[in-house]
Amino acid sequence: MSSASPSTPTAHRTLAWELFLHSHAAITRTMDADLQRTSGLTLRDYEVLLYLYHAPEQGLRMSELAGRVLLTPSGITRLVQGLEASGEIVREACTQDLRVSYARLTPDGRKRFAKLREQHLNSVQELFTGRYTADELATLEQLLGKLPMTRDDCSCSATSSDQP
Amino acid sequence: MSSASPSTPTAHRTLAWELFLHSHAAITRTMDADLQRTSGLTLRDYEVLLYLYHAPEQGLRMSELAGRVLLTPSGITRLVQGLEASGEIVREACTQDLRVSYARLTPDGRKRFAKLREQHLNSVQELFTGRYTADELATLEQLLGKLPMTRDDCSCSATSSDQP
DNA sequence: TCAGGTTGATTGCGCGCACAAGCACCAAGG
DNA sequence: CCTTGGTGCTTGTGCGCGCAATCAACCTGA
Repeated sequence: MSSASPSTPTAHRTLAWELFLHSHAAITRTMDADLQRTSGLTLRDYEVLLYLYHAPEQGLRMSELAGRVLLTPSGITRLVQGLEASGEIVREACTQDLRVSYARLTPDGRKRFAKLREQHLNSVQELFTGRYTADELATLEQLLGKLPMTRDDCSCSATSSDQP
Repeated sequence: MSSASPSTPTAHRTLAWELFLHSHAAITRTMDADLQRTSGLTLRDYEVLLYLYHAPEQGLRMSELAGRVLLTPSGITRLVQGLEASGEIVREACTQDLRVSYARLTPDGRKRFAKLREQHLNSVQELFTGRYTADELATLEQLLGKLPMTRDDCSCSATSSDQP
């Protein structure tokens, strides 16, 4: 609404945005299908396991996990239930606060994930990073870093008209 | 598998990839919520309408639409059914080939979409393009252009081991 | 002309996820 | 001690979408 020039240089240049959308769709679908075929897991399952892989001893709490993978609490609950049922992770109530529960990898889950990770990194290499030189990758990191990474980052003025 | 150097320059540099995933999730969720609140439509609904907005007189066939928004035929069918039910578009069988049906905007749908488009372009500007200079945007277009845009683009070697 | 194969589009089904409601638990104040 | 409010997680419900099966229409060759 800050009027000024009605057509700034980038006003209707949506090519990058379209490329962004389409490449994301193509890549994640492929990875998801790949992952599912070789391990029965989804890309989000993978992401959760990845965080647990790098997590401290006791694991990560559900809400922490939900925040990291941008899933709602309910979403994380079902996902973790599935992962627990397949033996990748276990849950344990926090002794300090019985409301919270921690999820962490089982030894077997950790082993399996290590293998899966190798495989998946190859996919990422294949479909994403491998398409760039080191310099290009640095540029891309810098550019993508300007984008919002959480929904809070987005709230600045998406609907600026009714926020006191 | 192809041993050689176990750590190529970009081997485990997944920062860009993670930024890519997270920014996509954050942005599309925000836009989706925004769109839904102001119009009841999803981002994919919007995308379909956008293509129809720029489509020739008779509209676009279902399969064409499906291909453009990276949805399966079944997905496009339900989506179009919804849009038809809400009066944005109409479908019409092709007289040359009765298997195909064309979807096109209704006059009302076109009017409404024009308004919605303005609004949405503001969101894109806000959350994506507006964060870059014209030069940066050009760079980003060039870089994203290297990524696969369809699942076919991905098939080069994702699972090269069991294909005759 | 008509059988067999191909293509465009639509349903049956299952799954993942958001939203809202609900439950268990903690922390303060009376 | 017992409320009262806030927090972490889980369940009920509905929806979007992919997959597989199916149907209708279109070719092609004999």
